[in-house]
Amino acid sequence: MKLEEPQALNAFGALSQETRLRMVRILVQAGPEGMAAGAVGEAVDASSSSASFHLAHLERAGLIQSRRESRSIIYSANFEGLSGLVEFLMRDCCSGHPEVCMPAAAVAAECCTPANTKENACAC
Amino acid sequence: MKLEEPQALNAFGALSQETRLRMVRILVQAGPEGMAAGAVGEAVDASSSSASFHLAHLERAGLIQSRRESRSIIYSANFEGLSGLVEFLMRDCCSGHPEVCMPAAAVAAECCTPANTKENACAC
DNA sequence: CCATTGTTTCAATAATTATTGAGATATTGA
DNA sequence: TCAATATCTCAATAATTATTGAAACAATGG
Repeated sequence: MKLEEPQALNAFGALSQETRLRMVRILVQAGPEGMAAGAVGEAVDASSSSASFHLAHLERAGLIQSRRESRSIIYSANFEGLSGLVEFLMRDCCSGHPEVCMPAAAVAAECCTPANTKENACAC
Repeated sequence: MKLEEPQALNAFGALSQETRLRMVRILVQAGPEGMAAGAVGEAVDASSSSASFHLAHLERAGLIQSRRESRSIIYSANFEGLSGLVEFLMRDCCSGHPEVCMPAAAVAAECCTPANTKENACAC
């Protein structure tokens, strides 16, 4: 997903807060299944109101998404949004400078270890 | 450069403000030579005081660096810091999920076009 | 040493963002 | 329909961050 500048600003703002950064990590680990709002809030030790506020913030920023499932609202990482942010940082912000891109390429290569390929369809 | 979480939070916060994001872009384009504080401020249409505030913020976040050169203070992009942030996003925040890493790998590949290799020693 | 230039620092104010607790809404099972 | 559960919304407050203009600091050339 191609990120425009205002959306990128939102995304950076969303990740600049400890509670929200932890929420993203937890949801990334949870994978596409996601987790109920309450469970995320509990995991980061936030009140229901505070959790709701931060989750809404992350959703507005396009980093997570939600769906209702019976009584619960399930949040999950938006991998398109997250990779869009990485792309923005590399391409738009850093003008594709090799100093930035090459270390990123190295990380991408590590991505394809058995541990990752096992659970995700990695086409590396 | 390996980024720790507090430093990453700072960096995200630094990039979540329009003036500062524009400053980073301008300094990335300027390359290692960098630009005087005044020139950066002018380019983003900020008062000297405001420019100084934002440049200091970016420097604290490890995204730019400064050196004095006669009367001027020259700021330049800190490519290690910037790539550290990309790595943090891919590895620490996104747990190296292929959905995030693979698009990044694609961008990294584009990085090595003649336009970039001409000016930078790109070992792709 | 003085005036000039480029930049930072400081304190006051304004603006934005986060936290809190109370109450509203939606869904389900009895 | 009612009570229970899960979550959200709202308004008040607190905390953080940004803007402004004046003054301080550093380096240079005359």
